[in-house]
Amino acid sequence: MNISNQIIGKAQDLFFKYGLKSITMDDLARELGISKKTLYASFNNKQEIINIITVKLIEEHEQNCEKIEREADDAIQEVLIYINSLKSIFQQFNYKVIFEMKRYYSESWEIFKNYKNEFLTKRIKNNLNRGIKEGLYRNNINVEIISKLRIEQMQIASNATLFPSSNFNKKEVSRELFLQVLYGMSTIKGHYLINKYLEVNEA
Amino acid sequence: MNISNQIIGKAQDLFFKYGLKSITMDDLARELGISKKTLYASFNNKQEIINIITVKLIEEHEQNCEKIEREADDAIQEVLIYINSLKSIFQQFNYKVIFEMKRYYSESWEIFKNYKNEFLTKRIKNNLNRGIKEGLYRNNINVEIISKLRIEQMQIASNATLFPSSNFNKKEVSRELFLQVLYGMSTIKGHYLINKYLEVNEA
DNA sequence: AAAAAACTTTTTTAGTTCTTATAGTTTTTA
DNA sequence: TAAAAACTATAAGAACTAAAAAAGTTTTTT
Repeated sequence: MNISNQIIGKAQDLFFKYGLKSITMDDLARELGISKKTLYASFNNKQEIINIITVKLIEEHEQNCEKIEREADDAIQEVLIYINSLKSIFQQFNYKVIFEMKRYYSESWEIFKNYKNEFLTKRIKNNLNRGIKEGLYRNNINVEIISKLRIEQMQIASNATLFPSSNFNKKEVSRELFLQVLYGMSTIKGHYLINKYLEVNEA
Repeated sequence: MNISNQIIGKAQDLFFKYGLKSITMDDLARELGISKKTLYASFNNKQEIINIITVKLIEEHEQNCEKIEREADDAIQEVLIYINSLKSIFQQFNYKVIFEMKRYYSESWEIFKNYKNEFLTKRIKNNLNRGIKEGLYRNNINVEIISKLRIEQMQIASNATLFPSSNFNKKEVSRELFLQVLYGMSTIKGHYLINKYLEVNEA
């Protein structure tokens, strides 16, 4: 593995664990056992490293979504598989990282925001329209509103004010919210299908 | 009508229309056609006025909720009636007012936050448990998580970044989100009932 | 050739002062 | 007697400064 990839990998680990600001370029070099000189031979600056990680995660997420879309039998299964694959960027991009990115690394934030607004929204709308066509989602839902809700919902689980990690398990909250939104979009036919997939038996 | 009530009424109008900071005590006196001396004869300070309005709205909202709870035949009808009565505090307490309250009038903010955390949460949990008991809400929902979602959902509609008033009608967004969450909590039996109340016909 | 260390520059933060707006009080006027 | 006007005190915000930290560069050492 080449040096650039090693740096990116280690940086990603550290940034997610401790935040973007807390990890200095000195820290990063020390952790890698290399000098700052070598670090700066590969990358022009810290912002560039953060940009690259952002793009890398987005691309991974994008490919993951496309794969799931292709393999799922229907819109509901698509969402259910996605929930289970949830080591997603939204899990990793926790509130602290998002906050610091917004404030100090606006280039990366723009990349991320752009992704959310364009690709992700497109992906979600795709799923909504697929579900409506399949008769699994209510045909009277307002796609513009519900797609925004779905994007928002993904981040609510990471909101530590609302769901402090002392009282809530993030993975569980995330799953609960996903299912709640999924049921909310569904027709009765869709509702039956979710129950079948989840092996839930309503009295 | 006595002078104090007149002042509170006018203040409420102006604060909701223009924000808490924008309306000065001079503005308020001028609008009322009274002097500041008279104004300060009734109230000690601006904070007090804002506190009183906050408490007043909360009490009105509280009574409204209790009335609906009593009159509704079931948990779902309770929510549907509530949606229709939605000239609620959450509609009026828009983001700007909330923001200013948090920042400049922390006393009122504490009152409001306290209300949200205690009374409103209790009310929502009541409805959740009622619905579960009636077999209308899924019995596998996590009440702690979903009650927080319901409180959050009420404010999302007022989020101008997410739903700019240029593109979205606040009342419509609010209604859409409420219904989405209601469907999401419901069992198939509940789902049928919502459709009956709303006269929706799923193909 | 690359790590380590030393260095310079830039950015961030914390603390200070200055200004302005307005809350709240007092005086004047009708 | 209460409105209008004039006044004072206060608190938020802007602008500035100093200190600290960290980014980024260069030099020294192994």
